[in-house]
Amino acid sequence: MNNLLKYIRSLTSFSDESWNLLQPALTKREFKKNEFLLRQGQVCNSLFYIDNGYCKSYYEIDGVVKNTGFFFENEIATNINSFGNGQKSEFNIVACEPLTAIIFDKDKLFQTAQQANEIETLGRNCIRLFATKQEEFSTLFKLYSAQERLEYLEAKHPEILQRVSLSQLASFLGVARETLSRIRKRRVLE
Amino acid sequence: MNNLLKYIRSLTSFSDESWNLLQPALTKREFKKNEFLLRQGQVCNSLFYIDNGYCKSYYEIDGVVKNTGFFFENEIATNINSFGNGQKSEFNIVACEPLTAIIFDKDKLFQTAQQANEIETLGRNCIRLFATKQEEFSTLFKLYSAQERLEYLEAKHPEILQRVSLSQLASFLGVARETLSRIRKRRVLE
DNA sequence: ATAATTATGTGACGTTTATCACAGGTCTGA
DNA sequence: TCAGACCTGTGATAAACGTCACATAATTAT
Repeated sequence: MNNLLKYIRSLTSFSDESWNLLQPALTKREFKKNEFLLRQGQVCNSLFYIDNGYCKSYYEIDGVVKNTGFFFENEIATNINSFGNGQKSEFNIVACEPLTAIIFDKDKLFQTAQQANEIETLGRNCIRLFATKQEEFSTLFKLYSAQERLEYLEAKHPEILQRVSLSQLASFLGVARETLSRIRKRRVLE
Repeated sequence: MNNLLKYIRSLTSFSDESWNLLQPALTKREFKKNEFLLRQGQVCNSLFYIDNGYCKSYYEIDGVVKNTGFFFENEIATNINSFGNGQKSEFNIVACEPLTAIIFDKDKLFQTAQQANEIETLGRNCIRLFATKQEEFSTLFKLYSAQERLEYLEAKHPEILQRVSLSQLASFLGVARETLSRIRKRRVLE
């Protein structure tokens, strides 16, 4: 829980009282590799703070897996649309390694947020970070070619390259794994 | 202001008292076509509620314009990263038509939000909608080809196709305008 | 009204990428 | 330890896309 408290306090001022109030909304949980945090068709009622390990979000369309996001330590994974609107999730979130998460329960979180403005502010800031990340990766596709997208990740998010396999990354970058393999080779030679 | 109040109440319960408290943070402003709401290099201290008209966000890289988003009536345009972190914006927001916006001033908004939890909740919900939209368009690129992205817009966001020219749209869809012209032609013939 | 600007369509051509096929390497669980 | 699963590399080929060039609307400004 200590990592989470640090994370929260990096986002917003947060009294010990707010922290105590928040506790009932929190559950620590371990996930095995390949275990689901969220399945397609389910409603997402949780925010998953990643304490250790990492997970990915992916769509499965006509049997083909398309990765849309990776979430590492000190990030929050969720389906923001499903969480906010109560709609069924169109994608899965699955642990890529043994994973420790602290789960925020939606209903309890909203209850406590009504009592403590600091918690409401925390929620806003978590969503803001999430939006910022989405915007960043959304922009990547509009501005850059596949090779430039790879270079961007190398410069700005090297942790992704270190921990995610080429095949998994290719799907995230929107290219075939063969193409990514060739891009990487080209770049080594240049 | 009436549209804005309706918009707010579609998001969250909002008392007349909160509405009155919010007023000092709001300014109505008209923009001419091609006038900037936000310029690259500026810090974004505003949320722009679009009352009438529409605007777009775009990067200008090596003299080439790359559109990253379109914002229509009853949406909020902003640079969420700049607004949240105080960093300089890397992109512009410009009116594509004569535009009426209601501007939320950041500092005043945060002051009133500390007094009224409903306003804090409103902020969270505005950002949530923003995040949902970003995620939606981010996913488009990972799941679909250029033609499929066009079909998606036709199905889910026809208003964009009706109001945005082909050249402008091509940039947003991440293809050359010639390619989009040919895709459209193919689709008419099929 | 008309000139200038902007938007669209289209052909030609080269580049990039996807797809299929297969080989070899690495990891993992019984 | 050994078989099965997954991962990476690479060649061949076809499809998709970008770029340049130019013609023709359509829109805008004066």
